[in-house]
Amino acid sequence: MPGKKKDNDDFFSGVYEVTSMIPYGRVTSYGAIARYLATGRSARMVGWALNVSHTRPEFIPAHRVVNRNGELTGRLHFGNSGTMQQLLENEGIRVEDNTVVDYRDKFWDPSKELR
DNA sequence: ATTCTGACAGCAA
DNA sequence: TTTGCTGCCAGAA
Repeated sequence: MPGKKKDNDDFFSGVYEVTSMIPYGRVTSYGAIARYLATGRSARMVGWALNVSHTRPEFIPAHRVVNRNGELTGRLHFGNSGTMQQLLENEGIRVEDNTVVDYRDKFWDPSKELR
């Protein structure tokens, strides 16, 4: 019987795919990705997927994914220091108080932009 | 097997 | 407007 336990990996792959498609200097939210994957409100799963994204061989710009508030809630998972903020600022995104400045302007909606 | 937590978000009061 | 609870799915204890 083909495929069974790895069925949900499709969701993970989708998260990685969308995350990798986030343009340079742009950010998106967990909910936006969840919505694009038609997973509804399972935004927490997106975070879980990104949590294990570091186990993936490919580079996942998870630093471009923040919560709906534009806050870098996952910064602690990047390392001990402000690695996430460093990466974002390196792309021209200004971060202030763990929050993306002009988040609304930098926001990239996969459901809308990526279509 | 049951319970709690987690890179969130929506809705009720 | 802010605060708090609930829903979502999966994994660890």
